[in-house]
Amino acid sequence: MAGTVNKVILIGHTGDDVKMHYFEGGNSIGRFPLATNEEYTNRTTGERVSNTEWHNIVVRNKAAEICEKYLKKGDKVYIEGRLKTRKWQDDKGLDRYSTEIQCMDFTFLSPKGEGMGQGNAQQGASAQPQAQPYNTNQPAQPSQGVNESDVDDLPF
Amino acid sequence: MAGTVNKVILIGHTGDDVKMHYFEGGNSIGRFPLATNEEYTNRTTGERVSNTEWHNIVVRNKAAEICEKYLKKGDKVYIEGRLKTRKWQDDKGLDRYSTEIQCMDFTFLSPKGEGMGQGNAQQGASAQPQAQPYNTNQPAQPSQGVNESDVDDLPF
Amino acid sequence: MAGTVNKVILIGHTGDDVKMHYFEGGNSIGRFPLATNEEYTNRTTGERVSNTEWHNIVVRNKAAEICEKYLKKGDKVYIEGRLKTRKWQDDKGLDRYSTEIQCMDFTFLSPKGEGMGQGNAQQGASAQPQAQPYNTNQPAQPSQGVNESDVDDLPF
Amino acid sequence: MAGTVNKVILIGHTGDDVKMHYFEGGNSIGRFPLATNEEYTNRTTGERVSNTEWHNIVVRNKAAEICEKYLKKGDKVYIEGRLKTRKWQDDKGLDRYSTEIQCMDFTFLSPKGEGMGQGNAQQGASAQPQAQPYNTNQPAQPSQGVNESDVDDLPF
DNA sequence: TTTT
DNA sequence: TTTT
Repeated sequence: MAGTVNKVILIGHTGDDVKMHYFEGGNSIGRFPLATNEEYTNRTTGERVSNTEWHNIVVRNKAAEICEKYLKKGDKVYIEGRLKTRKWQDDKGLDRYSTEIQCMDFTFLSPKGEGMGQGNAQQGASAQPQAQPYNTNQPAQPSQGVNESDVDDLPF
Repeated sequence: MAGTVNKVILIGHTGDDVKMHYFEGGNSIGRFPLATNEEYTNRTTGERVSNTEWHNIVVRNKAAEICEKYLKKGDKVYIEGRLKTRKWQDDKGLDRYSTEIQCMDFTFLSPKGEGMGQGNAQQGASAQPQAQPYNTNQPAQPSQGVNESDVDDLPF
Repeated sequence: MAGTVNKVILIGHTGDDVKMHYFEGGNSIGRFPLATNEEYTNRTTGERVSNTEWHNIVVRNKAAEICEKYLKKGDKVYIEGRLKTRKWQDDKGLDRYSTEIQCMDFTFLSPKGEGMGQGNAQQGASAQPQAQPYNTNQPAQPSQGVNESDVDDLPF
Repeated sequence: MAGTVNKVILIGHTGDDVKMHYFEGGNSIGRFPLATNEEYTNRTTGERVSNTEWHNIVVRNKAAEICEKYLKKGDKVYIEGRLKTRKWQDDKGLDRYSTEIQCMDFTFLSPKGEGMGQGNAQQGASAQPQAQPYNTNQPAQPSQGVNESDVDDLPF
């Protein structure tokens, strides 16, 4: 019954556009890589160290569509989600693991018209895409038929 | 560069005791698995789904020693840290990836004397181990010579 | 507008039982104080300092009822919510402000049967109250008629 | 001894420049208001509701100086900190309370040269102020003599 | 008003 | 491999 918490909070830059996958039944997911950077001084050697960490972000359904529409490679975004490690088999039949962040909430942080791709006609002032918060726990349309197993059985 | 955030917040149960690794120069790390649980009702099938997610927690130096001493298999603990995916080679020379949570902060949540292992003599009243918060960003002993590369070049 | 984040994460002990308030239309809120503790050594004087911080937690509707039923004075609980400062007038007509945490998520952390009050008959095994996570963003019953203004116009 | 967590995570826009206060002994704090916005649809009335929440941010010492230097009114910033409610007496001798966020970490989110004030010569490429993360738990200069009571006895 |  |  839980009593546990699994929460990830990231602010980073997208490394690519959102790749969509559509399932039968109307569900969809979007995937994109997110980079966070870390800088510190190695206390032993005194040298400045710079690391980039890449995160696999997974978004679903309506949230995925919003991300695909407004989030472009290089954009800064706030992501809140859950850690999930998927097990899959490589072409040699060996077990492989991939850790993803299942996005539950996001907020675009890139200013409109800068770093948001060029010529995106949908970015009307009324839509304010650069500042769109999204919470995937919002009451969804029950008719949409969200099926968790769609995501868990991904062949990629 | 930065301007980014990489934060993980977990509350879960340890799946094993802390395994310590000591490096030349006095540094050390501790590792342990942490389980978080998720329960929800599949909206399509209506069935109750229960998932366990396992997280690889890595703690360093003094924090690692405190965890090894007081954290026992099955204990509940709050972990705050950063996501880091390590690349390593398996015995066939293939690239493999493992995502870890580098623990920056923790707080024991298991009540004293229950679920904290049996007969742990070190749990004196003055230590109050079950409620010990820890922040790895606290000013550490500069003489300790923390070496980041110790952790990054792990052969396991 | 948004593009903003307002998030509070607390683990603490309740200082009192949950006080419920019921509104016309079926909505309700529950309130309780939550204590977090801080200990540190004053770097100037070298003395050990211990502070208790009290937080005003506000929960709504079904979540409030669950808290009232299972959360007892002294229990440990994880709270996730939003900061909200309410303005009100004291008996002299002066503006006063009160900052609250509007709870969006919670998880009970006190073990069953310990620190959960005595003789609470409702704590059946099937309910597993001590480990009940709750997310107020879950699709609520639309018939419930949640009215935000109920909470904003509180006379207390 | 704690076993508690008191954490606030905010992304918002500053409502004013940073106001500095210097103490004897070399300590200092900076204060500034931060706005977060919330939009939702009232489920009862169906109307769109927009709320702005103001937070009192308090930063210390070196972090305060960095904020004063690079954070301008209107800038977007990520703040991580702790909730603290201060008690003070108004001019009639009545107890008043003010809740503040004691900033432990921050990251500037406004792009360089936009929304960061005009003519800030210090914003050299090497400083990269728009993306400067800061953690107040970093080992501070012990000679700095941080005195917690400075902040707790504020006359404002 | 909590907890250790 | 945890917990409820």
